[in-house]
Amino acid sequence: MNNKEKFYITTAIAYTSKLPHIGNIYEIILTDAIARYKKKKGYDVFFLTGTDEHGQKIQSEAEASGVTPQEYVDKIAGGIKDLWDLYQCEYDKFIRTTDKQHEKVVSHIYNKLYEQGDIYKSSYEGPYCTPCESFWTESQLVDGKCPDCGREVKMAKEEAYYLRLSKYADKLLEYYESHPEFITPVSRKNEMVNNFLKPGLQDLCVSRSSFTWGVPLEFDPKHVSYVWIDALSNYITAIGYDTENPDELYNKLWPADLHVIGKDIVRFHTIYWPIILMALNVPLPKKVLGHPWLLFGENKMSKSRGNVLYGDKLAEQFGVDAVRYYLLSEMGFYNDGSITYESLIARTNSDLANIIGNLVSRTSAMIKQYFGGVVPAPTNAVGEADETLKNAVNNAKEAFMAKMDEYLVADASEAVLNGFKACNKYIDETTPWVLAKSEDSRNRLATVMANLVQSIRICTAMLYPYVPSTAKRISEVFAYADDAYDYDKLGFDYKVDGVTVNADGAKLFERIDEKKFMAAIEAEQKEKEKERKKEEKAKEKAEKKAEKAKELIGIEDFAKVELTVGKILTCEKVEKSDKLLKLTVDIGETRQVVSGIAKWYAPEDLIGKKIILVSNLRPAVLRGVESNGMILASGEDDVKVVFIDDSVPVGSKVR
RNA sequence: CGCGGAGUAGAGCAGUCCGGUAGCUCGUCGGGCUCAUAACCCGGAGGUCGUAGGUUCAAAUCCUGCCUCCGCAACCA
Repeated sequence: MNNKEKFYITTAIAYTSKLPHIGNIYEIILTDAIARYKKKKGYDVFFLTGTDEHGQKIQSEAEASGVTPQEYVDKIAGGIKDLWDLYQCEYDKFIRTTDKQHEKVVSHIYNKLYEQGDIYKSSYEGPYCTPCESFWTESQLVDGKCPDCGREVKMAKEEAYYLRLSKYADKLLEYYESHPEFITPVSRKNEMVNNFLKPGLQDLCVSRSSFTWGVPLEFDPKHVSYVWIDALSNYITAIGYDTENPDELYNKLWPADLHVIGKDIVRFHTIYWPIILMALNVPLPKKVLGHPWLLFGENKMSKSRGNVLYGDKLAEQFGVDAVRYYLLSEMGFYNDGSITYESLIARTNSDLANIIGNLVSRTSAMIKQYFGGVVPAPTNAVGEADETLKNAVNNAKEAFMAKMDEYLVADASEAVLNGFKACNKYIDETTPWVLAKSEDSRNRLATVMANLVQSIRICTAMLYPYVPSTAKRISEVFAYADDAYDYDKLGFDYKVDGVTVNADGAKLFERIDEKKFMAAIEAEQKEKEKERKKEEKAKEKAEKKAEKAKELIGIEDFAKVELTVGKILTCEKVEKSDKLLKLTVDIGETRQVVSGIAKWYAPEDLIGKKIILVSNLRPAVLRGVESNGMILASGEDDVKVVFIDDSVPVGSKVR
């Protein structure tokens, strides 16, 4: 029976170190909308999502909260699933990388690649914190120290396995050439080629022995899988791939039709993933869609900025459909989009409440008033406006489909809205309330109502991928049949008459009072701010206490520091840096010093001033410029140099 | 010259690949209507397309220089 064309679509799997914010949810909603569109179009869709649950970070988070890694990821994965469900994402499978089946196949994949010689043993070198037993990358370090415990790190080596990427680089480039649709948008492909393929691929580290929360490698059990082979292969393990004798489901679904991912991991999906598949002799996915990010206002969402929006809270404030609709219609395809309360309210009010909600409400009310609630059949009393309406709806349909087929979900929403607007215009042009006054125009009135119910059905079918539960409520209002939203039934000959409308259920969206809402948010934020400050103060106190207890030093320690008064002779910006100034200071001898204060001081503010210099500091090279000393300054976010009175002679020691 | 992205009405965006009347949403101003959720419909105002050059009959679009903003990278001795 099932000869429908398959469509296999995936999201990136979410990392279970903490709960995702609204930006992460966007990806799932986007994927869900595409999946629903394809289903209505008649595809046999399989939608995969899930969680990435291995890794050192999870191991240490779990230890910190005193639970086993498994308990930890169970909890987070449960929370993620709840969120996806809350946002009505209709996935077919939720894979977790801790699933036994997945782990087994990952292990087989490692074996195969190892046996083929695509994985080889070497060593990994990087900054290492001994007490934490953790490697970090340079960029993770905080002030050059361990981000976890704040202690010194040192360069260390550990044995690790690497995946040979270079071997496949040419083949990959060829694939890009012959499949120009593989990476979308294309600008991302250029990035990949210019940044990674052209300069030459570095082999990828695929194992670690410094932590244990991963899939152990059979051929070397000290090692566990490291990130990408484990995470990426979920797309095939979830549907029954194995290195020998894969499942029927896999044979049917693979290669995937679309991987939906964030632009930050395009590299992994368009370079590493294809290479892993090539090495396994498995066909490559058809398309990778790298979507942009959702910003909050101007900024990237991040906890430290305190501007993170969470999905459950937003759903509570606005409703799931309003948030879904907003994200799907507001986010562009190429550039990062931003979410603000103001624009969310504006869009909900104007599109959902005013244009769509009000249309459903006025139409159902008229049918109740003029036809006792039963949808009339169209009659032969037609008018010019009918054609205009039908054309507009058909145009909307075509535009919608064309955009959706290219996954331009936001652009497609504009077409949908145009359909609904045409309905409102039709009411205005046909003036049903005038027709209702005379028995002579009753046939005309029937046609108008029938056309409206029909057009609303067609437009709602297009709206369905965005807001499935609203579409369902509209189908309850007009008592549409189950197949009313199928995309092969979007013509005006479909039967909608004879049923009884539920005009009382027609209030779909409540308008939101922006002023009231913003006032409430502000009050809430003030409250939060207060709490945060309280916490901070408490923390500071505790820290100070701890410091005092621990860090009292003797006079002999202080004596080690040599402080000398100096006069700044010259000062200029260090090229290609934001923060550095290069100064020469006279402390009896002339010293060149580099200082990270360019943000707060212009060179001319400093020349001729007297300052205190730590003069016996070990020299360092910053941004290629040698620095012999450190200028005393106070403050973290607002730095003030400690200037000293001009009467103090150059070269004086400070104690 | 570290890599990349962006600059188009008051705000948010499309158009740029492939030159040919500058478009959409919100807001704003004026009008219409009363079936409907102070909603709906029509019309107007508002743009040197960051900037300076170049190519062309013709440039938001192609080429070159410059300016500004934003990520990443680097970086507070």
